[in-house]
Amino acid sequence: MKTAKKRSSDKKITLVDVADASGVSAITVSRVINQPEKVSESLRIQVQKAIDSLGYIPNQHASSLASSKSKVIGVAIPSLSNIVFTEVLRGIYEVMGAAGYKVLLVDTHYSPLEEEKMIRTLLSQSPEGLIITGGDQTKACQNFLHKARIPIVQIMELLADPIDMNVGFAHGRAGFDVVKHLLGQGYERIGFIGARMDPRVQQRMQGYKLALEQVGKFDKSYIVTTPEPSSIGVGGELFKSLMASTNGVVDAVFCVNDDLALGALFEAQRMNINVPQDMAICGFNDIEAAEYVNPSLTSVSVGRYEMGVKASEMIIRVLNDKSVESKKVDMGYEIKKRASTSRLK
Amino acid sequence: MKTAKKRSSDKKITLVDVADASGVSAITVSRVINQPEKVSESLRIQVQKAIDSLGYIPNQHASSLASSKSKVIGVAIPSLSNIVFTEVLRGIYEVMGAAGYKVLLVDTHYSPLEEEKMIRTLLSQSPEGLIITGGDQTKACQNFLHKARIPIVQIMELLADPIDMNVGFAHGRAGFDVVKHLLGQGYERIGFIGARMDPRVQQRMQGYKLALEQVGKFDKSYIVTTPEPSSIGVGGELFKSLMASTNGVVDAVFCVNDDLALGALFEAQRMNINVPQDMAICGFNDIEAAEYVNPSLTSVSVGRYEMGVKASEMIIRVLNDKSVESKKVDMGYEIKKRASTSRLK
DNA sequence: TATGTTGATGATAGCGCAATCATTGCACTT
DNA sequence: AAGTGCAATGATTGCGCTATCATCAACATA
Repeated sequence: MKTAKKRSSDKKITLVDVADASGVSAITVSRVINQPEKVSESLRIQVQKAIDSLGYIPNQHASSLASSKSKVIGVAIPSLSNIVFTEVLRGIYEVMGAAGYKVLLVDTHYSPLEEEKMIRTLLSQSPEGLIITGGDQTKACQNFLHKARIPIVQIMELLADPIDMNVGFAHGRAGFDVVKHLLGQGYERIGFIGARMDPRVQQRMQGYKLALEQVGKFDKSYIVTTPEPSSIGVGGELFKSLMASTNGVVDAVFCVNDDLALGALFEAQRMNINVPQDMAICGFNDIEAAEYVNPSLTSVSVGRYEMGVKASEMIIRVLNDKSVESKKVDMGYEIKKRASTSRLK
Repeated sequence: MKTAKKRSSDKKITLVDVADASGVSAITVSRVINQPEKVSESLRIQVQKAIDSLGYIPNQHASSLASSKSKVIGVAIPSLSNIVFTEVLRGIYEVMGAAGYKVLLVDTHYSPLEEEKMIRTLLSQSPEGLIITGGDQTKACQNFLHKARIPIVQIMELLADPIDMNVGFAHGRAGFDVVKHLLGQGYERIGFIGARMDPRVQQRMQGYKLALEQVGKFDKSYIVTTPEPSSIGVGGELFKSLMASTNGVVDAVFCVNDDLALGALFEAQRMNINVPQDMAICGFNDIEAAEYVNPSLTSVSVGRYEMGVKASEMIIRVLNDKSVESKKVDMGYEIKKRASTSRLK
């Protein structure tokens, strides 16, 4: 049983329909869309008119299959709700969007196994490039990433042995420097508050530990962590439990991110602990609130947006057969010294 | 010039390769992947072994082209950096991921024209469903959305005439209720601080205006807005300029979101204005900081995550030929009354 | 005139997969 | 014994597009 073709507005419009409507061959329509400079102006206008009036939208799957170019970049991040990653994402979308790439984004929930599954999904879309987080991939995952033969950037941390390219900064060193700063301000018993405890948080903690060990002031009972995700609420809880378990001797806290730090700060205020006189609080990431809260919060500023931009640009350069200066880029960081850790002066 | 096929590890593995390797036909391999229950166990295992050892990853484009099923859901949001949308996204990813759908996300930068372009991009991926923000689409865009013949949910606000389905809440009414609450607490001269001024913010402002007009207390000089994006910093600035332009007579401020409200609150503290005694501050969205900041911040709580979940579930129901109870869902909201607006007590 | 050279257009084939229909073998019924 | 039904597997075809090569006109060069 055939239905009339005319006016059947529910039929999907294809290249051939446009070609028929404008009296040219299909390939010419394809050219009008993909390489308009190869078609004479008169024809181009004529075809474009047909495209518009039919409301033709190309089928990207057919195009990708035929050309093996997907114009898709796969991105895997561990968490959507973490502001750190959404800012990196902004950078990625900015650059990739401008370069005509779509971004296929997956959330790995901080699990290498989930990540493997998700990266499989990404690869099944034949992406032209990949941006993934960290270096904690499963063996199997590394395997098919190596096989993929597309540019890959691992972001967030500096890796000893990246799969392909790498953009990040040294979390361990940052943790180390934070402690140095606190010691320099005259704080003596420096606690540590951490949540989620992903690899990058662990590195910060190692830096913290190292710095304190060097001056003989490391005390593991000053460390309070939880595998739960970070939040302001959790920060408050951890701060309370640090105070309780140490009988309040701690006079500074390095919080592994700003949510925790804000939670600790607000909780300290409620406990009538004077920040920074009796307690220093330092965060990490330098979110906007750090600058404006009272007292303003010392934090480690890292170029999240810039990291997304950099990673994207590297991929695009490779895709355009341009060389990248270096396969490994250290974005650095900066400790923003603010009121919450300045007892001097 | 032909290269040997053997061991050429750079050749992409296809269904046929797997079929050859496991001694079955291509279609059987396809079944092992897509409808394993239709293949006998022995064959299934045999084929799976070949899949694993070859590291076969299906080509989604070919699959989509042949089956006209993409397993892709398109999502368009106005901003990646706004926590409001990332929480909605979380809900979407949660549900869509579990149901085996990929999410293709685009950022429209609050521009209907950009949105039109982006939705075009989405449609070229033949998504099976679409989640888009608000009702401000261009005529052309509405046109091809109607033509698309896939389930579409417009989220965030309640629309008079949705394209297909709609999940949101009444921003105007929420603004109205906020003012009622402030009046009930004895505040008299209520200011308004807004940024970005997208359609939903405008609706909140209309509610604010209506409530004040009803009691004869509307004064348009109490309104300070900017087209800039919201941020804590901008909130502080707007608060300062409201105070300056009204000579400090305002005794309450309705901030159109929590970033602005926090900025206003921190700025008030710096100006030594006592919140809530001399100044009430109310935000919108109820982000986590609202509950923990000192004084805690009154805000309008809306189920962002739930909205993402709901929209996703509706699409999935339609895709599974189940009916949805209603094409239009009001998620409601709740004013969280906290210290920043409670002078009484 | 013969010989390129260039630019614009078209015909054909095939990308990798799944829909569709066909085939086979086997258990069960009458 | 013949027929019926069903589960498991395969052969063929085409999804919508682009790569590739072919064609043809227009013009330049010697």
